Amino acid sequence: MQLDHKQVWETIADRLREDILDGHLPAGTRLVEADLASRFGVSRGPIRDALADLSRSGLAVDLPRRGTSVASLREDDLAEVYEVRRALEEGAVRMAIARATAEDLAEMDRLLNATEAAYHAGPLPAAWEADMAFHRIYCRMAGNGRLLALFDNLASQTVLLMRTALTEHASLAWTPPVEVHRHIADAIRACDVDAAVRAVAAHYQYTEDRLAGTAKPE
Amino acid sequence: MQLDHKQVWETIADRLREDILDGHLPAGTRLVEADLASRFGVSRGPIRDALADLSRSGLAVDLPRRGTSVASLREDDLAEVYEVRRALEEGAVRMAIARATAEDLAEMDRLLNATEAAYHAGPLPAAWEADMAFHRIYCRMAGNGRLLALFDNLASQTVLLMRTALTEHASLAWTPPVEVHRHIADAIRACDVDAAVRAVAAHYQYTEDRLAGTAKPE
DNA sequence: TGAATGCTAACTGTTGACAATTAACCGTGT
DNA sequence: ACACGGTTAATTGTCAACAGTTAGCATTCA
Repeated sequence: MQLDHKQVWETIADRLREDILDGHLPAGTRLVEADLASRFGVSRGPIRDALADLSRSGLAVDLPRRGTSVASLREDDLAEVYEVRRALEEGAVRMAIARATAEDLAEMDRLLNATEAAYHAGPLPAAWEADMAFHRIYCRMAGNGRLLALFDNLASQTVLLMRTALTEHASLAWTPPVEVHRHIADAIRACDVDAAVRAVAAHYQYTEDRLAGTAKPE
Repeated sequence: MQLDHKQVWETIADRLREDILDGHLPAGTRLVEADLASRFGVSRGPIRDALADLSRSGLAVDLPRRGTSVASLREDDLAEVYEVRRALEEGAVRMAIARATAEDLAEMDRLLNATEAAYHAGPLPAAWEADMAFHRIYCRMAGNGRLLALFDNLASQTVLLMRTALTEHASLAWTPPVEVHRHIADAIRACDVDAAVRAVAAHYQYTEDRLAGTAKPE
């Protein structure tokens, strides 16, 4: 059965990814191959491929002989993800400054405004999406495909983590100060590498502090 | 057939990875599922899983309906890998300084000496292995599993790239100056974050220059 | 002679079935 | 009442076969 022209398992993986990030499949949900096979009207083969892809993306965990479930990540996972993202994005802004075009900068400004508007309007999950789009733009501007792919993986994990954490301790329902994003954008626009790196570091320093603050009174 | 206790596809993936990095399977070699299945005495299922893993690691490319082959990466791929490694390792040294134990530092010194000895003795592929082990130690010291996994991927790709590039233009058969590694180790030992970051940056700046220099007269 | 077209072989994508293992449940004994 | 052993159900790992597609080759026509 051809759901599309792309690979069947790819279509299924996209659907599942969407369901996970939407919160439709909560963390810990078991992903039973046979069930998914009948749900999507295909055999278990493509399902296995899709689940393997999700596991590699960090959105699912695959215990041998015990099946795969939606990843249920904890505070230390979130800390790990943020640490890697900080390192990656500090490099990304450096590269972005060297390679950005005028169209890139315009797109960045658009996404910056969209992010601020989304945080102002709520609800949170939608704001996160805009937030990620802003972070993504300068990773794309870096002109490095591998870096962008890694960012996308980490961004997915971030959204999943935030969502599951939000349902457990509502104290994570905070909105970052709008300045941090604007500082990054300003520095990139000014081609000031040091300031851009500092802005990214400050962003993650703030996030880390906030995370440490909410993790304690759990 | 149980080759080991771990998953069958995992064993096969390890074997193939080894063969690729050893140069036993040169870049561009087609990895035909049926052939590998008969070679390893298993069915095509586990082979598919192993090949998917290699593709995910960047050691193979998988064109839909056209099969998978050993990745044949070019200079721009090497540049991409180095850019991401620089970003990752700049973060890694920062984290490593904050978390290193005495045993870690001793191990780092041991690997530093081993690397210098290996470059002094040649041959190159063996030296690369020692080189990677040195870079790996401070990524491990960073205490971030995700970062370490990403480094391992990039390190594999680096070795594959160097090896294939070496067979094509022998001008890549250069050995980095020993100081760059020692500068990194010294800065980490001194808990000097700025110096460590600068040392990593200098290392990759040198590599990049050397790469640009050899790529031109191709 | 050159290009286009139809055939053929090889390979992957997908499927359904079988084997192996895990986890849960029930019963028994102490 | 609790711990332990055996049995069963559920689920994954593996396999062999079928179907569909791609690439290469020969053939044909201009």
